[in-house]
Amino acid sequence: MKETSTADFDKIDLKILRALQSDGRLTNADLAQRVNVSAATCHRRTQRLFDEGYITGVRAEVAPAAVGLGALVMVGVVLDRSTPESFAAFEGAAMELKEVLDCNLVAGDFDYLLKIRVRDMADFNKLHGEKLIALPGVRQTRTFFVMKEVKESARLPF
Amino acid sequence: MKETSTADFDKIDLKILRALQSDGRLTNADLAQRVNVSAATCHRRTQRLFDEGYITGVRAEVAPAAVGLGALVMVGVVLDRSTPESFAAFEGAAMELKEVLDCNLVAGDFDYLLKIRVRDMADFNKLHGEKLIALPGVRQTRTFFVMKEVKESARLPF
DNA sequence: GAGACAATGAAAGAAACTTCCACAGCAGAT
DNA sequence: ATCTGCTGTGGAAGTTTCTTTCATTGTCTC
Repeated sequence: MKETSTADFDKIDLKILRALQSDGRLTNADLAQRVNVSAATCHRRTQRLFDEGYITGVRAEVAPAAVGLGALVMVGVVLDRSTPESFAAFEGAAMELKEVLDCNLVAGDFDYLLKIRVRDMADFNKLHGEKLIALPGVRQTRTFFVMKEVKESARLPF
Repeated sequence: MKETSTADFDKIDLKILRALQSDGRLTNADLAQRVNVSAATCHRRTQRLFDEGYITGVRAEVAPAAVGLGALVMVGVVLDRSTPESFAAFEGAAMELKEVLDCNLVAGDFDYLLKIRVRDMADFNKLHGEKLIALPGVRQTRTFFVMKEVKESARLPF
């Protein structure tokens, strides 16, 4: 199981992955043409990429501001204790918070780094005071308000 | 221009946005059924959401490990000077680095927070030594290796 | 070469897309 | 109250696309 190295994709598979990463709603016919292969083959290839889990999903990206989520905030979290139970409890609770878009266990000055979307600063203050610092085992948080989203969710560079 | 508040969506629009956020490849027919509206209406609504920019794109999510990008790293960056030129130069250069998936200007201990994907630690070391610290105006960087991706790119909570 | 195997493209019935059209609901003016 | 314009709706129909089947091609091994 070589998880960290490229799976056995040929040039066609890679082209399909790249094309669908750019436009997930490409029709099979268009995709086939772009990849220089018949529709039938393209269909089979694409199906395989989905079935075998190389494509984990296709999502429409909704403009955050349009749905009242204009504010992006990063939060570093330090826990009280570094026990497996402590980590598990925090992770479980963080999973439940819908405002938490990403949650990563990291090595460095923090235990976790969270990416959070809310309507505005007032909303974040409320979330911070009522929910974040109340998450299990939280000793300290450090907030980084995002003032400008320079680059956001770029495509995977492969 | 009320950028931070919810645009004028009715319940149907919101349902469409949510459905496509979960599965961007839903056929118009399925979407129409799920939203309880005729195919024609659903098609028109969806088209509008794309045309008016409320859906900024539809992307297939490719399993990072499958394409040799198993390592995720967050990097905090502090610049030498806080001049507009300095920021612009850094942002321009960061945009060019394909390994940099996200780049955000933040308020707090750092000037920028970067999200980076590479094959492994060795790859990151190379990137860090050859490219990151060479970005224009960088005084200091702080690296956070992600040891566990607890939650990744969750859907927008609206 | 011969045989086994995997992958391919053409074809065709089924499904979906996308446009056109007539109609319903609603607001404002008369 | 009625008219009028406007917006949004669903049915229908022609066109496109999907998805399966099948015969064929190319490759590898012996």
